Amino acid sequence: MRTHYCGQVTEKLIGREISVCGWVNRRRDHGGIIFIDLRDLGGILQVVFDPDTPEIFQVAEQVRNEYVLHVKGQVRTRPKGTVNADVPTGNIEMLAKSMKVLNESDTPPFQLDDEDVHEESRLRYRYIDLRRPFMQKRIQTKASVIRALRSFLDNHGFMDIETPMLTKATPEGARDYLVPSRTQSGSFFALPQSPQLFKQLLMMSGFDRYYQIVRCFRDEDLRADRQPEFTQLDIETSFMNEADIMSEMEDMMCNLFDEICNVKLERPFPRMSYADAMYRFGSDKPDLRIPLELIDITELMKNVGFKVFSGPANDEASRVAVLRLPQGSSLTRKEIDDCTEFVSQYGAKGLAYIKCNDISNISDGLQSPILKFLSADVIQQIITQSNAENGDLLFFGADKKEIVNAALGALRVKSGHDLKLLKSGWRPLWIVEFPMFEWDKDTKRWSALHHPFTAPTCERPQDLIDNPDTMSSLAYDMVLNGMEVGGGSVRIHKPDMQTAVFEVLQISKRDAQEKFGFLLRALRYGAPPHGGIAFGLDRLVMLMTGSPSIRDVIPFPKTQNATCLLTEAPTTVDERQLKELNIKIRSKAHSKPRHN
RNA sequence: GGAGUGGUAGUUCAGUUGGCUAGAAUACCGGCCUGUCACGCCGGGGGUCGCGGGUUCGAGUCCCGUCCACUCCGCCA
Repeated sequence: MRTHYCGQVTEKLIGREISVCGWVNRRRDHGGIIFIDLRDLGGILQVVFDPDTPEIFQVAEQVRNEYVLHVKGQVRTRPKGTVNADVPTGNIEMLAKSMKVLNESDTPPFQLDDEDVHEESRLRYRYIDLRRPFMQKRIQTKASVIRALRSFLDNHGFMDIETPMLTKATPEGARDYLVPSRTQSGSFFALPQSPQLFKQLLMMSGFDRYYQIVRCFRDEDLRADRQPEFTQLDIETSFMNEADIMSEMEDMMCNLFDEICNVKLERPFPRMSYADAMYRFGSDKPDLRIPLELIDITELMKNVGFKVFSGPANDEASRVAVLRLPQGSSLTRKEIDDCTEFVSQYGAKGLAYIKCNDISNISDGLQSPILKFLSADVIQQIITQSNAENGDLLFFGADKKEIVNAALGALRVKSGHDLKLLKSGWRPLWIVEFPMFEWDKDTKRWSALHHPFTAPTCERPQDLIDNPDTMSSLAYDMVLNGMEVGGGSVRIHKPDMQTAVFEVLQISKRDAQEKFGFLLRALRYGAPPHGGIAFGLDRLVMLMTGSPSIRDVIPFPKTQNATCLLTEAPTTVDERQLKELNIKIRSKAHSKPRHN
């Protein structure tokens, strides 16, 4: 006899005396019998109380929603003739012999089987939200994912090594979460944005295969897939080139998906250059499940009289592209207007379109406000190049490349979903050949596309300094179903190259020494060639569980304002604490946080 | 910093061009019922319509401000 049961409720239990702890799902009293569904781990067990046993019955009668119970009794099948054949559930039940109410409960703030509860209630009462089976499952899956990843990496010679949480503020990258130092008055630690430099130092220390499942912090604005603190699977290796690393990581991902989702990912994952991805999909994280591509018609538009197209077509920094929506001509005027508004948030000034009713008849078979600006020959070319068929809709983007890519790239994803064109399944790929730098218009400087420790494809530091605009890096991103799940690179392992990168980034020698002196020094002591990658674990689990938001795979997440509704953090602190830290707060900022 | 959506019983929502004594479902409380499984039937309690101002004879509804949540842009090396 088991004294305590917390496993799956199955037929194997029939005839056994068991003891169960759990929450009551709902009271169902019916005359002298009281029915209770115990939401036990792994299943629902219906408990029946025998009215002939008055003392249990009395306790059972007091039971209300969400009481915590401890019940002992015998598992049995329901007596014959009482099971409604139309109802598939509940063919196992437990006859309670004794019952103890472990704790009473207030009426819960929302019903646990309600699917559409406002996020606000869910976050404020997170401990109750987490009781719900679908949330239990997501958290459980996360644990399984971590277990599988650890097991793979342990078996492949990787070592789990910790790195500090209190570390040095970095001048570039995301905003830091700062922690004041008490002993060094006026100085601050930063919480790590990633253990990047420490894992590189570990390579120099001779731990040639490192991993860590580690919390990272970035004080930037939130999104559905972005939290200020998140968990990263951080990996670094020595003596492996980018192909080796990508191959090993593919191996790990295949293993993971096989184990957790019972899915065999196709290997090798396709590789696509950054330039290619932007050109064909307008995005560096294309969702390959969507069978739509941007068609570039920049060349075709160079000599047309229509300035809206010919202008960008003759500008190096611009492009003209078409997005073809199969059977999209059924879109109403309003739906097209909605699309125009949609792309406007990416900076597109308009969204030209052609409805292809009958492509064999250029003069009458097409419908568009821009036809009058284009010659029949050009229109025919557009139809041909975009492979348009009758019933299709063509959307046009003509602007700076960033705008066309962002607008049509996003429209591609939106339309793919709206028109239900998504193919099911998992479509991983690698994006490679990233540019080393991008030009920051605001600061009028080069900035690192990946990070300043990424190795360029050139050998000589001078080549980097001479060609920052065309230099590409040894960086790679793993993209899965339109989401960047991981990114990494081969790192710089020579001090002169690292110094050259700082030079391009216009980080002065003094600043470089002050901020990264420890790295530059370490690189002088025989740093091995090394490289690695980091995966956003929460995002990965979000994908694997089909969760609509990263919050759903983080037990206690922050709101969009980066606060915690449950604990009401952050809060002000005692004057005494501030004094110890030698910190003065301006009175305006010191006001209490507001709550409704 | 910017754009959008939402905020009305515990919860999810409805509430017309301003006429409301603010409804429904569910939850909750009481009663009835010995096989329910979204049990059923009868009855009951429950609202500062996010908050503050304004317009109006009259505001859940219109206007201004503000707070909160969510989505997106910027940002996230």
